Formats: sequence, C-alpha cells, structure tokens
Amino acid sequence: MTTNRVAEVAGVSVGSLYQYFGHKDELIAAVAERHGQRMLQLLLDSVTSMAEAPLEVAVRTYVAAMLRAHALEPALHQALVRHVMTNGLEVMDELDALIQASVRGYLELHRERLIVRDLDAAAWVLLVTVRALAHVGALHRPSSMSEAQILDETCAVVLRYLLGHDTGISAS
Amino acid sequence: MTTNRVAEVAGVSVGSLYQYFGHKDELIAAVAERHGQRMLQLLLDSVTSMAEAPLEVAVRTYVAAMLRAHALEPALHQALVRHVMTNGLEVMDELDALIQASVRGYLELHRERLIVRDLDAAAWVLLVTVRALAHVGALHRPSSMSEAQILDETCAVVLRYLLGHDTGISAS
Amino acid sequence: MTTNRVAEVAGVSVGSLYQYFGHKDELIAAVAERHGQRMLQLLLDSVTSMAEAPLEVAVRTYVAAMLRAHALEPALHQALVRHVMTNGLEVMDELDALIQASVRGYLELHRERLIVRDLDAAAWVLLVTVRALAHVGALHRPSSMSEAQILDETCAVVLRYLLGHDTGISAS
Amino acid sequence: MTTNRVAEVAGVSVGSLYQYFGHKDELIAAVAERHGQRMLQLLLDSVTSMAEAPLEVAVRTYVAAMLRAHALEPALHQALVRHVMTNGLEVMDELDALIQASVRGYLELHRERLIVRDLDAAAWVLLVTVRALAHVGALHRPSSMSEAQILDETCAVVLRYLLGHDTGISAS
DNA sequence: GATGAATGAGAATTCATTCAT
DNA sequence: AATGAATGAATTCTCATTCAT
Repeated sequence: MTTNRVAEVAGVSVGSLYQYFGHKDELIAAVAERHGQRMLQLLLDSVTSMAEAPLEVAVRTYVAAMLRAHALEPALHQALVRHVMTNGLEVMDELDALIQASVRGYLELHRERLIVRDLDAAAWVLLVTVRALAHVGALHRPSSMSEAQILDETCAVVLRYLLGHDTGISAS
Repeated sequence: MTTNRVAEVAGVSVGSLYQYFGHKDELIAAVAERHGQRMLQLLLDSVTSMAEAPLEVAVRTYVAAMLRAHALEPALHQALVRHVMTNGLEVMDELDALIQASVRGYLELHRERLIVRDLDAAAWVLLVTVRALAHVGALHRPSSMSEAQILDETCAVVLRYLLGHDTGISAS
Repeated sequence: MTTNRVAEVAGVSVGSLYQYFGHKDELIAAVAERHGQRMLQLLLDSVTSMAEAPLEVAVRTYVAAMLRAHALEPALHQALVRHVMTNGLEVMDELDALIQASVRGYLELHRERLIVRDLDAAAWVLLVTVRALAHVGALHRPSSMSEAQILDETCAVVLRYLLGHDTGISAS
Repeated sequence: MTTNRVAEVAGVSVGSLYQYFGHKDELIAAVAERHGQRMLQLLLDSVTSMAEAPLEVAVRTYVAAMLRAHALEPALHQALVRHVMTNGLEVMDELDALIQASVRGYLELHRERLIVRDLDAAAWVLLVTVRALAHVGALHRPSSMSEAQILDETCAVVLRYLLGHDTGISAS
C-alpha cells in the first residue's frame, strides 16, 4: 500500500493525492470514512425500516445487510480493518457506537419477547458476534459452507441468544 | 514494529535476531508460533479434560479458557493478529483447523442433546463467535461490562445456539 | 519560496506567472532587476547630485541613501540576497560594477583631499563596507543602537578611511 | 545540496547520516557548528594572544585571522552563509556575540588611544566591516587586487576608524 | 556467537511546470 | 489571457538486512 501505488490505482498522480491529504494517514482515514459510511448506510437502512417487523424477519434482514456490507469491496475492507488494528481510527469507534445504539433501540421495542435482560450487553454481544461472522464469512468462507448457510447460522445464533430457553447460566 | 525495535524490546541486538531468523517474516512466524502454541495448549487442555463433563460445564470451561488465552500478552496478541491479517500466516490456519476439529469432536460426543445438525458448520460458527467475543472482550472490553459478564454472555450465546428451541429458521 | 507561494502573495495564479516568465529563475531575476533598479536609483541620485558638494556632505548623503535603499522592502531584499548567494545573478554583478564606477568617479573629483591612492581599491572597499553596514544595520540592527547612530558610525568609517592620518601601514 | 549528495561527498550512506541527525536541518546545523568553531578558534587565538601588542600589530593579526578564517573551505563557508540567511541559525548569533564581546574587551584595554567613544558600537562596526571585507575578499576578490592589498586596506579602514582625526561628524 | 554501525533500495513528500477549462 | 488542479521528477526519510569487529 504505497502512496504511489494508491495513486496509480486511483488513476491520479501522487501529487494530486497530496493536494487533498496532508499525509498518508489522512488519506487512509478519508478512504476509511467513505467506506465506513457506505457500510453504515446499509445497516441503518435495514434496522430502521424493520422497526415494526417481527424479530425473526428483522434479524434476518439485519444480518443479511451486515453480510452485504462486508462483501462491499472486500479487498478494501480487509486493508482498512488491518489499518484500524494498527492505528485505532476513532472514526470507527464512533461508527460502532452508532450501530450499537441503533441495535439497542430496536431491542427495546421488543423487550417483552426477549430472554436477555441487559440490553446494552446484548447489543454489544450482537455487534461483535454478527460482525465477526459476517467478516470471516465474507472474506474467509470455508468452501464447505454456502453464503446462505452462513446467513442461516448467524440468524440462529442471534435469535436463540435473544429468545432461547433459560440455560441455567446467570446470563443477562 | 521495526526489527531494531523488536531487538531492543527483546534485549538483544538486531544481529542476533538474524542469527536465528533468516528474515523478518520468519521472526514473526516464530513469535506467532510460540504464542499460538501457548493459546492452543490452554484450549486443548480444557476441551479434552471436559470430554466427559456435561455440556454446560464444558462450554463454560472452554469459553473461560478462550478468554484467558486472549488475555495472555494482549499487546503481542494484538500485533500478531494485525500481522496475520496482512500476510495470512498459514501457521494460524493450521491452528484454526486443529481447534475446529477438536470442537467438532466434542460436539459429536453430545450430538443427541444438540439442536444443531451440521456439526462442521456449528464448529466453525463457535470458533468464529467465541474467538471474536474473547478477542474484543479481552482487548476492548466496554467499561460497562465486567469480565465475568462477558464470560456469562458468551456462554449464553453458545449454549442457546447449540441447545436452544427451534426458531423457525432453517438452521443447521 | 515556492512558485505557488509567490503567486499567492502576488495575488495571481501560478499560471499567470508562467505566462510572463519562462521559469522560476527568470521570475526571480525579474523581481531582483526591479528591486535592484529602485536601489540603484536612490544611490545614483545622491551620488550624482553630490558631485559638487564637499566630501563630508556627499558621504553622509550617499550612506543615508544606502541605508534607505536597504530598508526598502527588507524581507524581499533578504530573500533576494539569499538567492544571489546561491545562483550568482549576473544582474547584480553589473549593478555592483555600476555603483563602483560611480563611486570611483566621485573620488576622482576629490582626489587631492584623499589619503587613499588606489581609487579602484578604495571604491571596492567602500562598496563592500557601506553595503555591509547598511545591510546588517537595516535588517539586524542591535537594539542598543539607533538608526542615526548607524549612519554616524558608517560615515565615520568612510571619512576616516578616505581622509584619516597615515597609519604607518602601507595602505593604498 | 541533497542529502544523498551530502552522504556521497562525506563518503557514507544516507542511512548513516540519519543515524546521527534526525533530519536535514540538524545535519546542516552540525556542519555549521563545526565550521563555526574552527573559525572562532582562529579568531580568538589571535585576539587573546594580542592583548599586550600595540594596536597596529593586533589589528593586522586579527584581520589576517579573519581573512584566513574565511578562506577555510570557502565552498562550505559559502553554502553555510546561504543557509544561515534562509534559516537564521541561532548558533551563529551566539558566535557573533562571542566575537563582539572579545573585540570589545580588547578595545577597552586601549581605550585611551581611541577616538571612538562607544565601544559597543565600535565593536559592532568592526565585526560587520571586517567580516564583510574578509568574506567578499576571500570569495569574490576582484582580479585587480591581491590578497595582501585586501589585508592592507582592511587594516587601514579599521585603524583610521579607531584612531583617525576628528571628521567633524558626531561619531561615537 | 554477539554486536550495532553502515548500507541502500524503497517509500513518503515536495514543488516547478503544464494544460484543459 | 487567467486559472489552479494535475503531473511526476527530484528529494527527503525509513528500515530490513549485512558484516567488520
């Protein structure tokens, strides 16, 4: 990921890049911002439009959106995730907070059907779990599983976590 | 993560590093190998010793082991994960395969109690899910959640996924 | 001193600069030429108008002119001097020759009062000395000295050099 | 004056330069420091050893030292002076202060023979004047003048300034 | 063996110059 | 003509790798 390479791929010259971005990190932050916004849009659209829908439908829509969001320019996504791990871009933390709040808001509306009690914790668990399954599912899917199967399994994880019978464990 | 920096932290000279490792990637692979082995040991210990135990106990032991494994030198772990995302170290893929096989073997023993049918898929889902919750839980735990709560929630996710009532979704 | 910076300060676009000047050095030469001409004008005016005046008056007028000439846009002057040291602009050498000849011509008219014998050498000494005192005096005047004091001292240096008693040294 | 060029001339690699100096300016400052110290040594040696000598001898020694100091690696000197004009290296200002104080101290010892009264001003005038004549004399000596003649004339300027008859001007 | 200064290919950054609008 | 975004050669700076001590 050299600046000259980025410029070449973007179809401009290095000089032009530096006309817009003071240095490499700003450039990466800008690309991450744009990519993050596109992912966020996909997710928020599905979450808000599903407020009225029954849990089973809403979850499936949301998980599908997450899978699509990670399939969006997978190579770029990969590169950005890597960079975020190196230099914790705060842009991403804000994004997480937004998604988590949005998920929590949805859970609130369906609280009476849920077995989980601590909605903040549940929203965090769902954010982390679904994102991981979507990320690995989209980027390193085992050849023995279809995309549809990943969607199904992810929905199963989510719905059983939210609705499943008491496991005898002191969970939220 | 420059070689000189690594040498300094390790308390030796760069030259010594190159005495043992032909080039940077070998060095990283070696460190990753050692770290991976320590993590693997923790996990295999719990999984094998739990073969006879009831699911609820075994899962809790396994998840706890995974959390401990990620708390093991968190900074190093972070750095290695980052590097693995850049240059997909095959060492790690082998490790994954080992863990997944081990999990699948355990599930086999308890098949009759499980709602999940495709044990390969289930093992993959558990590997990805528990690892993600352990990773984020150990390295970016939200201040509002205790370590114990993360353990509880992770067990809830796993047990409900494996045992939970039918959700009407065509899951494994 | 980038071309874009120059254009911005001048209130035009880089493109316009290149409409008039083939490349950077031409641009600098043009600015130097203009500035040099303004300085030269100040000096020649005083030297020629003083041809008839007694030495003491002429010198004071000439030195005062040199001081004023250096106070003329001091920042620009500084920048140009710097550039001239890098790329010995021949424009400046010609200017020097002109001033030196003019000084020498004046000395000729007053030869019988002078202790100095080699008028070429004397003109060179005066050019270098007065310019240096004017330059440093105008741009880095020590806070303990007034402008008037610098004028007085410079005149003293010049007049004593031209008229002063024999020092026993084999000077011109 | 590119860093690669500097390294090549110095007979080392760019990397080695950056091992010692964080960036280009530090490198230049270091070279300037060393050069400045060598010049200063030459000057202080002559000034201190001449404390007892009669003015005429001391001045000639001092001026000769200044001329030699400027002939010391003239190309380097030229390059450094240029750089100092761009980025006023404070190292140089300290050097100036040292020389000026040393000159002033010498004048003090011979005060009763001097026509100048303000010794601070006189020291400043001498510093600026002699340095300029030495600089131009060493680096741009007109072909019509010998080095000896420049030494003679410079001594004449200094001695007549310090001892010369009253010029009717209200000088120090 | 261990050391760490030296190396230089390669990556980041600047800026004089061009040219489509 | 005037503009200023785009260009890329030239420059600064970094860091994996080597090798004399």
